[in-house]
Amino acid sequence: MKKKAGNDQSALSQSRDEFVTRWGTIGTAWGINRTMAQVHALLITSAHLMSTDEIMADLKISRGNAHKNLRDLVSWGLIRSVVRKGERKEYFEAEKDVWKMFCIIIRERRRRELRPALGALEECAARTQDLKGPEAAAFNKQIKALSDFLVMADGLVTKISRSEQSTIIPWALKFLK
Amino acid sequence: MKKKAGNDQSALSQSRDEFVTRWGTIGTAWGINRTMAQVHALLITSAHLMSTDEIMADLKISRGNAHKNLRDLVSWGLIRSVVRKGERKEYFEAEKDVWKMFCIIIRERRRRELRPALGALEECAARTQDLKGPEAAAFNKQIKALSDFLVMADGLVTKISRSEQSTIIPWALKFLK
DNA sequence: ACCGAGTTTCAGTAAATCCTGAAACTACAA
DNA sequence: TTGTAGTTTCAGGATTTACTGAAACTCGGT
Repeated sequence: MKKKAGNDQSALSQSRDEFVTRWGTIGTAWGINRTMAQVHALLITSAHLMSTDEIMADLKISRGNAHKNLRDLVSWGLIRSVVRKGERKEYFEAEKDVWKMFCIIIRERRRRELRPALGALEECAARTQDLKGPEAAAFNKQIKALSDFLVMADGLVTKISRSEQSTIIPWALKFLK
Repeated sequence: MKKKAGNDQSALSQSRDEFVTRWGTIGTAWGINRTMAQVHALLITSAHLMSTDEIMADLKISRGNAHKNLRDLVSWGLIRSVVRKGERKEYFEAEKDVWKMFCIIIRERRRRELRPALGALEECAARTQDLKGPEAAAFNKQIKALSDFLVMADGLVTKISRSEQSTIIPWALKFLK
């Protein structure tokens, strides 16, 4: 191996490590657990399929931890497990297309965060609909305002997450002038 | 007090309690701590200014806890503290306009979550810009794709959070057909 | 200068969350 | 049926985050 290439190789893996680490920290700020963010970072920047053991070794984490976070990522749809013909071991690969990642994430957050909130609000609005008095009216109005807004947001998220990148991105760029 | 009004009054405060409680739970799912979400829920549905002691009593929480979460909400800009003339006690009121709340939240999340992520990505992209070899190129390309996407999202969030409700909402409704 | 209503801080504790490591399990191959 | 490579589960431990309660502090009024 040439010296230059060797240096670049190590510079690369160093940068990648750095990226994985920082992504873990950022994930934490986003309310995602550190390991899950790191595993994801590792996989979206991996040139090849990775096994559980490889991930454990790279991140220096236990099997249980690796296993759980891989399963969670699969359940989000952000990574897939692949079995190579004639092998028993499972390998993983990430969805690398940024637009698709984005759609998966907003769709999933809608399901896990938006819908329950909407449910609570609508139920609450319904229950206070017919109460008399100015305070009740004000309360009901406030809840309705929240609920209407979330209904709209929910619609937007749904529609956007089903759209093609090619219809949204150019529009967004134009919107930004 | 009339019987009917009394029933409605208690039905209202029951509904409000229910709302506050559920909002706390939902907040948790959104990565916001339970108390902060509850205090916020309490204030956006309050007909009058509320003091720290009143909030402590309503939520059955300690002074320290109430204090901290009120301060945090103030620093987000979601509530304001008010001092009535001739009184020393502090009272609080929430921003109740849903669009304004939304703008505050996305602006603040941009600052706390999007910017740091962007910083990390851009730094990483710069550091791997000039590395040779196909793996380095692929890595750099992936980081750039992420970074470009977040730059765009950042722009959108910024622009939207500075817009008038009257320009965005009608557009959104039209977009939804 | 002191009182007292009110705010702020913080050490200690409680609770939620995350991680480990090892044992149990699965399924295929010899 | 036994061995082996692999996956899954989970009790217990570690770490992080949230909360309490009380002491320290602030500041206007007397």
